[in-house]
Amino acid sequence: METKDTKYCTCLYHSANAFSRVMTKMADEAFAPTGLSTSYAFLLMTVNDSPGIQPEAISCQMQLTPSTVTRLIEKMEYRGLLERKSVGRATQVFPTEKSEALKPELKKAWQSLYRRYTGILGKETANQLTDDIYKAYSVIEN
Amino acid sequence: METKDTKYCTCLYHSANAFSRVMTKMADEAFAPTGLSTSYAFLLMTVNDSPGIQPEAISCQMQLTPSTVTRLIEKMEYRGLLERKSVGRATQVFPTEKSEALKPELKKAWQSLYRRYTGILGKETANQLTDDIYKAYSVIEN
DNA sequence: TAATTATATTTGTATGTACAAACATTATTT
DNA sequence: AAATAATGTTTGTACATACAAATATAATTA
Repeated sequence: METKDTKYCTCLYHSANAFSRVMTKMADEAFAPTGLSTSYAFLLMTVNDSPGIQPEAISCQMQLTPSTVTRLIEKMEYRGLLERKSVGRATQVFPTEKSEALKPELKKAWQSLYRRYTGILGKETANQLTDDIYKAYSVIEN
Repeated sequence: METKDTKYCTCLYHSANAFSRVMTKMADEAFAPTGLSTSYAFLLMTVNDSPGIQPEAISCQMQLTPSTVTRLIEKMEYRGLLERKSVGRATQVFPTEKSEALKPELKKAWQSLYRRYTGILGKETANQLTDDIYKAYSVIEN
């Protein structure tokens, strides 16, 4: 059964949220084989890519607030996938071996996510949309 | 200070989520004068528009799961803005006078939200983006 | 050098959302 | 009519995220 258009479909807030929920679901499915939900997967990829990176920088890259990043890191530390080292007021975050071992799987999952939505929307459309959305995000954020 | 592009900005999942967060923030600001956060404001508008509407239908219009809708209604009932009437296995949701009195303010807030984002993005761009996003949502959802 | 301000991080608490299971009622089949 | 399936709603529980306040350290100014 098709979803019918709602009267809210002309509201950017509404479209944006509905879309983000559906994308999150798709992403979580794509990352499921890694045993991680999407946010954690991205966190791990971020840290794997720059071992020793600080929460502040993670927060920028992932566009999440510092407190959220702390919370994400905590959980990964608990699961033995990340480690924190305190250096003065700063904190450095490192991948564990366990998490390094996950690297290829994470990459595959991310690719499968990409394939999945480009498969549905078309590569052209999907990339254009990604770009448009990100541009709008940047304009509003600044 | 400008937000720098992140390496994740080419990922639709990431763009969609970052954008939805920033739109939610904007919307919450726009609806703040009503004393409600955006979801509750939309719930109220939905019920004000069709008194006696059932959670199932609300769930369709708002594109939220039934359980989420129940949770939202509960809170509004608690705050004296909605009432539930059980009719067999169904439930009918009604606005209270208090919530009817809010109607004009809700409308104004919604308009101010629209003005705000079209003011930033341009009317043309904003409407186009809304449409594109909603289309993508529909295609994926079905 | 002491006092103040700035920066990085974490904690307390709250919110919006969802899934899966439970419950209740109505509809359909046998 | 009894058994089964379908539908609508609510509950238990969990998750991602954020804000504001607290903490800790570093940098700047007096």
